[in-house]
Amino acid sequence: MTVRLRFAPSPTGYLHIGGARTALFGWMFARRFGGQFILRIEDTDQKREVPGAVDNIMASMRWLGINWDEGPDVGGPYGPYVQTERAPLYQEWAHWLVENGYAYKCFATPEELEEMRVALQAKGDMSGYDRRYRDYPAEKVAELEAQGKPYVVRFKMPLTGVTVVEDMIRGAVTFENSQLTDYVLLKSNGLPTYHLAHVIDDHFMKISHITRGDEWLSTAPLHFQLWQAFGWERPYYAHMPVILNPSGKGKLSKRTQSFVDGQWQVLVRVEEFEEQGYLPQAVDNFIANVGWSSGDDQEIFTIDEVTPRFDLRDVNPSPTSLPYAKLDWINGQHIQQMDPLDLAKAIKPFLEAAGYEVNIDALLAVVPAMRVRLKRLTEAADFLHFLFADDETFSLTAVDLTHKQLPLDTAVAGYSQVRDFVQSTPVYDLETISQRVTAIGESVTTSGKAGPFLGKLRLAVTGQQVSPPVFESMLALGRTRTVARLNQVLQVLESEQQAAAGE
RNA sequence: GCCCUCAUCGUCUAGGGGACCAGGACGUAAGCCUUUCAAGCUUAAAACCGGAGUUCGAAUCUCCGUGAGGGCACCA
Repeated sequence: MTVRLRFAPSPTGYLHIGGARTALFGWMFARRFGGQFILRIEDTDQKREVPGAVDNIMASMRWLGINWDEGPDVGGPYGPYVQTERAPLYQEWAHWLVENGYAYKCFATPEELEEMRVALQAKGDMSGYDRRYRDYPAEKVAELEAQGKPYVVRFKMPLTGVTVVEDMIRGAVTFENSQLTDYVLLKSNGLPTYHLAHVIDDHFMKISHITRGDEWLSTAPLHFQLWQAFGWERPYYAHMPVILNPSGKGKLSKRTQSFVDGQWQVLVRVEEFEEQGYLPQAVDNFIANVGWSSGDDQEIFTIDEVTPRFDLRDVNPSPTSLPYAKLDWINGQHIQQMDPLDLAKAIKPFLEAAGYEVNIDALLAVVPAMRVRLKRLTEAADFLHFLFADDETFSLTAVDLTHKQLPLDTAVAGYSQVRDFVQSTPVYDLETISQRVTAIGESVTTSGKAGPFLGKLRLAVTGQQVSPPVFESMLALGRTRTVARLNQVLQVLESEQQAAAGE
């Protein structure tokens, strides 16, 4: 069997991280079995449509590396891939259902429906519809139609018995038909509801597998009944478990943008992950590892490496939250594995956004040294602030620049020796810096170890607690600027010395 | 209210009747290493929701509770 799996978002704005996971799992499944992955736009609710949403969703999918074989932009043999462009098809089949006794026209007005809802609710019935037009006499239907009364088409749900929904993740799920209502298939504006549209499209697009959110499981019996009524071969359904808020309260899909939950900044749109400096391969890794695991204990992987092992049947049915606490670590791991040039290219836009003019070559000189400490691309601007900022004054105090193993007097000696060395050395390269500065450091601390001095030197030269390694930083800065910074620091310390002496 | 789903360390997970005094990862703590940050390495604390069954044996199967989540639109 050829796998043809579709992902069908609604153009209501952006790609949600949960939707991205549904898409990614579908994509992995299709690729694993050598099938096709199809993108279809479900825009039958025109009220909720947001301009530009389709492009935005496609951009996020592409960023994540989820490509499609057929879709609204690339076309394909079963198009169009946008539902509103297929309206006549749905109308035709809705009427086929009516003519064959599987559905009926319902003329209830919104006011009538509202009354019904209230009356039924009083009896504890939340279905909202009492089936009053289900067996309406044909003459009367014709009469109302002749008067031009608007109507919807509703499915004639079996009143008794049971519908068994086969789900790839959960297995068989049984529903009592008596619990189900006569859902609307075709709205009075002539457009179909999701229920009708997806069945017709999946059939005519020869879809074999569907990944969709768990919220569809409760209407799945309707969908199964529809397949049966049409007499078409039904695709396999996989209902993805819901993603919860990190606090475990409520589902994440209700959130439309990033928010703070406890100590975590929770990102929800794929574009937010990009803005916050996460790599697409890290985001893929992050979402692929919840609700599914690679089978061994491998935590860091690329999608390509793990796709051959992927199966929708292995997806864990329990709802979960995304482990945001792992995200920075995962991203850092992927950054470490990156080629320096690729990393420099990835960092560049973030530096530019911070207002630094950079060229790739200058970046390449420092990127390898800072790679291991970078968790998010956005941090690069902070790390490299010392290099690119025009403002070279850091507000460091004597306390910042000394250490219990590095008292004031020897600190002054140490910084000035380093300055003199930088100024006068004939060769200014990594090895020379490393040798000389380490030696100075050892001579200047009470323990005879360079460590404490070098830690403070980092601060003196870069103004930062965390930075690329000191020697690399000094090299990247160049002699003139390094000397200038050391002089600055010496000024602070010397005035501290005078103050102490004056007392 | 009704229907449906789910339930292992704080979090993400492995586990499909004996290989489990439950394994991995993040985070946390301690130590090592080091250009005292970061990274890396080592160690530690930390879980089978509760109760009944089935079975020689249950984290694993069944039932009941409890808890959490989803659904009950002319939205998807």
